[in-house]
Amino acid sequence: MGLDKTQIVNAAIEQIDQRGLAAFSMRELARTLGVSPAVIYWHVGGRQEDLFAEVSAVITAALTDEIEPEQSWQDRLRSVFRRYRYLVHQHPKVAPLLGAQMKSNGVANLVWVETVLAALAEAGFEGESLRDAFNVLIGGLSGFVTMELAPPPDDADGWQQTFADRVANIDADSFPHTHAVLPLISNRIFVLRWQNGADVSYDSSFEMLLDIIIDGLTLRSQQQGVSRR
Amino acid sequence: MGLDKTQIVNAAIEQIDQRGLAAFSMRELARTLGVSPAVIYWHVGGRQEDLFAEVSAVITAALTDEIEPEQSWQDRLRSVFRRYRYLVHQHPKVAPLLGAQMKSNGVANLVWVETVLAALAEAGFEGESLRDAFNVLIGGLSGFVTMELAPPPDDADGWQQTFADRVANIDADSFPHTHAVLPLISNRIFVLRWQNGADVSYDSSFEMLLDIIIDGLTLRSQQQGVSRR
DNA sequence: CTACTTAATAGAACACCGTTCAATTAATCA
DNA sequence: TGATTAATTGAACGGTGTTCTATTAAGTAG
Repeated sequence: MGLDKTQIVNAAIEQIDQRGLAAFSMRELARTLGVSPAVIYWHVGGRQEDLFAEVSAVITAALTDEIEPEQSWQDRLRSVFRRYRYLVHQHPKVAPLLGAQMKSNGVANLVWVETVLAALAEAGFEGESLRDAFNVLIGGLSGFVTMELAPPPDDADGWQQTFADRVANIDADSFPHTHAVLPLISNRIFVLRWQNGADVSYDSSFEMLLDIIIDGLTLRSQQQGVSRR
Repeated sequence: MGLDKTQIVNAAIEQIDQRGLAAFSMRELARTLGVSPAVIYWHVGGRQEDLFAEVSAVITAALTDEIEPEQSWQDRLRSVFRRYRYLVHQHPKVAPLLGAQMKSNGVANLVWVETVLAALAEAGFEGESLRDAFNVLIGGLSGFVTMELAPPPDDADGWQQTFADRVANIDADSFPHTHAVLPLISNRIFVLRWQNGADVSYDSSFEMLLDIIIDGLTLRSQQQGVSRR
């Protein structure tokens, strides 16, 4: 009876979702579970890192659901990364954890890795070019997907003013060799990043990057003239 | 007399370079400086985050040196991101800090942002397409560049064995619907990621991603048929 | 049902951490 | 010189991750 690992991991996810990763603590988790901190260590391993790994695994578990094998390799890759983006979107505060997971040697979801590798192998990549293609997808897309998007500041106008001040003071500051006065930033084009809210622009940019990378891989797989078998 | 901000920030960089970001602490930094912790707060601001921002700013300060305006916008983008990758490469342990910086609303180096925006504007992007192109570069490349590359494990054979075990046990574990037995991973193709050491494969993959993204942007800027002025 | 073994939990303790604050020394300027 | 400001100290507050020993609950064999 009593607590089990699943409950602990779910509680951790809920806590991170609500209060953010920075505010997470083992002791606080134990507190909300009404239990001694030692219980968490007993169930989940001797390191906070172990708990985080479980969290990553749970969230990325559904990554390869709904992948249909009869799709082209391009569409399968599209599906799997869109789904990735969707899952992260449901737990945005956990995103940095998934990013860290991805960048380290430990990959939570081996089936997902296999799915990506299989698509690339079908495209004709092999050996070092397979490694590069894999790294391009992981590095480019996962990096983007696991970004914790900062929402537009509450006081958008005030922030914009602060930003404008920073730009105005930049010459005197430390960049004497700047040609002009940063005209593009000054014209507030940069603020477009938050136009219509972060999510809209994020989705649109994500689709653009997805297209660019998959197009690029398609081109390169054909240039190699590799067996499609 | 005494300490100044520059010394503190440099000491912080040195400490992170040597012991890693996880091991960094304000108190330890004060200890190696032979000084009370409060001194750091007095010089650098009330938050650890402020110190990290300074660190990011110092490391990315040289980002736009050696950019020659007569280059094509593509080559300028190539230069600026290769330089970014080079700077991060010199302080790999600081990389997560730069990544976090990039993903938040605060961007350390405004001149760098302006340089990227200027190149994209010259390419013909404007309005929302400029925003997307900017996000594609930032999200795709910076995400890749600021990855803290995990080096090959010390005991590569042992790690490989552990990995193979994980793969072998995966069906019984939790993925009953897996078609085969993860043949690609099993064939150790995945381990290619570390073949010849992380750096070599990393550079090669980085160049591939850089080419793919800049080619993709070139294509899209032409398709729009925008004014080149 | 009882003895024994194993699974879970509690609580205190250790060694840190970031940050603040009043008091104090060092430097500067009138 | 004296007064003001710049730097620095040391102690303190309220946390943190993790470990350890002791204790209770659950399950199992006789």
